[in-house]
Amino acid sequence: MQNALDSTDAVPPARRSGRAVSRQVLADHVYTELLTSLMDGRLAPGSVVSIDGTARDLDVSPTPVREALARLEHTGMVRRVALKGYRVAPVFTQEDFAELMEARLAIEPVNARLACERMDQGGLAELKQAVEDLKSAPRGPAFAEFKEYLEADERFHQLIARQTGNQFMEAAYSALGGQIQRFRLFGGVGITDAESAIAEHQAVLDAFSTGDPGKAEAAMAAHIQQVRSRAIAAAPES
Amino acid sequence: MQNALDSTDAVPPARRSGRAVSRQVLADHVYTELLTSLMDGRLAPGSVVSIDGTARDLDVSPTPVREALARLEHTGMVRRVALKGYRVAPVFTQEDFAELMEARLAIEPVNARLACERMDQGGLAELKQAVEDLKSAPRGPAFAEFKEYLEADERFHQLIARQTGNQFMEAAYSALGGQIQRFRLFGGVGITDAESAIAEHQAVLDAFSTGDPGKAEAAMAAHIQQVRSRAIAAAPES
DNA sequence: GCCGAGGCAGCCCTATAGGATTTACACATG
DNA sequence: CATGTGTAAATCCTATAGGGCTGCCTCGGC
Repeated sequence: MQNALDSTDAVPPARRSGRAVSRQVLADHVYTELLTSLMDGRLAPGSVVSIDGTARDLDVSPTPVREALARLEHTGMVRRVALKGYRVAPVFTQEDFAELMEARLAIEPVNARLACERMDQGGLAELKQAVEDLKSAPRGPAFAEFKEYLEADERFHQLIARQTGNQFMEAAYSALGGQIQRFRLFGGVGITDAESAIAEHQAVLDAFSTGDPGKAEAAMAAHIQQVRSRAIAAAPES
Repeated sequence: MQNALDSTDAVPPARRSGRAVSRQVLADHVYTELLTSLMDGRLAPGSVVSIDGTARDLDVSPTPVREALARLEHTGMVRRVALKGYRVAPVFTQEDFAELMEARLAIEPVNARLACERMDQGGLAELKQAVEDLKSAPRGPAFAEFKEYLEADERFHQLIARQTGNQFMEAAYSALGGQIQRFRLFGGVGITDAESAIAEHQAVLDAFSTGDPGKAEAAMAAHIQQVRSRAIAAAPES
């Protein structure tokens, strides 16, 4: 059931008549379309992603869809079974969550330290903006009401990864980032912890402002550990 | 120039007559074929990987090749320019090397600690075997003579990543592993440091044998730092 | 001898067709 | 009523065709 993809009037001008205005290939468009659908929650975990089906929904041929799904598989967002097709990765178990947090604890504090060492004024301003967006974002119960909140949260961590100036650390975080976002959506706990989370992000930002890499590393580690504690405390079932 | 792919009598039986014996799809076969070609050095950095060309060489249609390359792109082994095609990622610069080592120092010692905590007897035996293979592998000047050496080296680190029991840490290392292997091949320094490297691997193994996670972590960190030092010392040009 | 235009081959990209396989459902039988 | 079987639809997988673009080579003109 992923018919919600806006297939009816997104790209139709041109393309039929030979040349699309977009300089990017169709597979890229399909990729981002599928990615946002995954992040939005329109594609629930465990549901199948039919190649022909999405091709029809997006009004393209199966070939670009196949290429986009091949890339998505490598991110862990979808799983493929040979001759059976693709399906969205299953829901997070408690073990998965524990492993994810362990990995975040290994990577993100290091990112914070490196980023703090090399951060420039522009980067700091972007980080500050992300925290401001986090504070001002609406936090209602419906998805549309906390979408911006999640987006700002993700952007904050992603900015730090980018500011490391290390392409491999950034890639390592990106591989996790999608899973983190997926957990934020389907982890069970909503955003009941906004107050604490905002305070922790502010603390990380303050640590960056001091320019002390050690403080930044410690603040990030504390943040992640507290996220873990809260999620475990609010665990819906065993 | 990747005609060295053994296209002439690798898969030809069956397939033309409907059903291949291999239960895996053609794209998987193309993927592993390209991967080994990249690791072997048959595909030099910077060279183009034509979709139609490899399709002809492997005697398949371009569609599976396209799917395999899409996956490969996400590993950083090949780069894609829209409407221009794929080419093998360029050679390592000194900056790339520094970043790679920084990332390894962030990830692999943690892997060693986690693996040491959870390692069982079977895992330890596999690790021991890898070190033995490293010692007994031939170390001649030609590629075929130190292929096994590189393979054992890579296997050692990969085993530790797997023994963490953490799918995300394993994925994070895998993303790096390919680049590490690529560097071993094209980094400029051959395997002139085999004596020291073997001793360090043995030290890591000994640390694992004691069962002390802290020692394992320290031994791994020391190993990577020394690899970095040796590579910098033997840097061919600025 | 030098330079620019035209043609040609190769490539990427997407669409479409067809074979093979799995799955679901209806139906008959013990 | 339960179970096995056969058919049909859906799906995946691969191959082939054609459009559009880029780069190179050749050839004619200056």
